[in-house]
Amino acid sequence: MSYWLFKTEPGCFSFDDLKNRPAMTEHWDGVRNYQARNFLRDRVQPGELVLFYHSNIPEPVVVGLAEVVRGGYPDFTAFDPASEHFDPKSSPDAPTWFMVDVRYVAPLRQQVTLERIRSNPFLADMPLVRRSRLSIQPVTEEEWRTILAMGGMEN
DNA sequence: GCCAACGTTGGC
DNA sequence: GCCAACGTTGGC
Repeated sequence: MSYWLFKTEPGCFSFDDLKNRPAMTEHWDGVRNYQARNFLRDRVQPGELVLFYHSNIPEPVVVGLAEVVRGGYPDFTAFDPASEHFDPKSSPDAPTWFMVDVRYVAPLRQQVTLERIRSNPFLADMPLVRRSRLSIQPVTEEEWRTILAMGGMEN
């Protein structure tokens, strides 16, 4: 079992948007970075938990928890010329891009800002802190526990 | 809005 | 296969 952190710009898709979906599930589509693709295709498994992170806003923040409900499968938005994520090099026979499905779980009792994450020495090795742009990031068990505790979610 | 970091593209 | 140019991400 791994833990994950998924980034999203809330103006594009937010944690509340996930909550407000009828089934509280969402295709995590549109990832067009090979390192992130490899995680989605090979590593992200149903039942694994995700830190839902809002990026590219004045105060970037981990807002809540989600759960993977379906592991990697071809990102069909890449096949659709009308999609903004269309990629003519990807085909159903040989898909380049993959996605997973996630489900809303719960908000953190207290949101955890990037500023607080940066100032915690236990979190210094997170890609997030190392200024990685990676949008799908693995989270160690220690980092997971630390952030949940900071978010008022201990036990 | 700036710009550093860094991923991708394409000429050679 | 190198690497300069270019585009994108995302914190600030």
